[in-house]
Amino acid sequence: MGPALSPTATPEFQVTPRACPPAPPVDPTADPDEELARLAAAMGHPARIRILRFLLERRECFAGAIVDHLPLAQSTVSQHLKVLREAGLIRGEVDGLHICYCADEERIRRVGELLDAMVLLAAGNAR
Amino acid sequence: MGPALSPTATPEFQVTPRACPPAPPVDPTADPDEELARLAAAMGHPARIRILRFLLERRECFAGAIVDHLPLAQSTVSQHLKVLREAGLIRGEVDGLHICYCADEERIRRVGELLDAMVLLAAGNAR
DNA sequence: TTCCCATATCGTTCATTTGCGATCAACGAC
DNA sequence: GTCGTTGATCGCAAATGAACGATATGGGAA
Repeated sequence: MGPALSPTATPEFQVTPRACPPAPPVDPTADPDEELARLAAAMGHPARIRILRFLLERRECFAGAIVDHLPLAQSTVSQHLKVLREAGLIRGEVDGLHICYCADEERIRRVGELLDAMVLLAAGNAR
Repeated sequence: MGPALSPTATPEFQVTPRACPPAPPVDPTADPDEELARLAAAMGHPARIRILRFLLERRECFAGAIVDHLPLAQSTVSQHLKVLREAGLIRGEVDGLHICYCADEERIRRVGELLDAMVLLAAGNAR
């Protein structure tokens, strides 16, 4: 459970001070079953899906807007953001006073790819 | 948490005594966020992904083969099967002495559809 | 400096999940 | 009938997750 998010210390995501897209680290889980399960688990809560959708609609936004958008306490939302962040599904970046989050579309699409790979590979024999 | 699976009582899935494909009930969750979260949660465990992959590879097989294929106790596998069953991702059917399970490819593909809908709908504005 | 604002994190509580062994119910064989 | 086999369910313990309020941190404003 590393040191985690802190604007000036060793943030998990603030790899570059640019806009939101600082290339995801491409988690080296190696096992596609593990990777898919991890991603699915991160998406396995309605609040987190709502956060993802919200972030996909607005291309980006700061955390406060997400909190306002959900019927949950700020600390709870923050934890959901952490789960999504650790799965690489969203990225955040310190933008002055607040933190700008955005969805990592590539990572989200990766879920679909892993799914397709599983289904198609298997259905190859009988479909 | 209803009465659940029992070959002669009120099984959850044995809707027809036919082969594996007895049309899924299409859960009426209505809210796509809830539905996606439910499906994702059901897939959010490596053992369950492995079960899905296993069932997709062999088009069908009875539960014992799944147990043999995983490093888990029979009761544990049975529970994972229950989770997958309740999410509609697999279906089982009593076949003489054992139960024949098979993956519901349509339902699995539904996950990808829900994902795509979320991403594409949102990316519509800026991609 | 002091104060406020925006977020993360801590600590706690409660619910859920995971895993297991043991048991139960149904079936086929005998 | 009794067995053996198959697979679900129960009961439990441990681990994890969800939600919250309270607190900490760090930057901007006054």
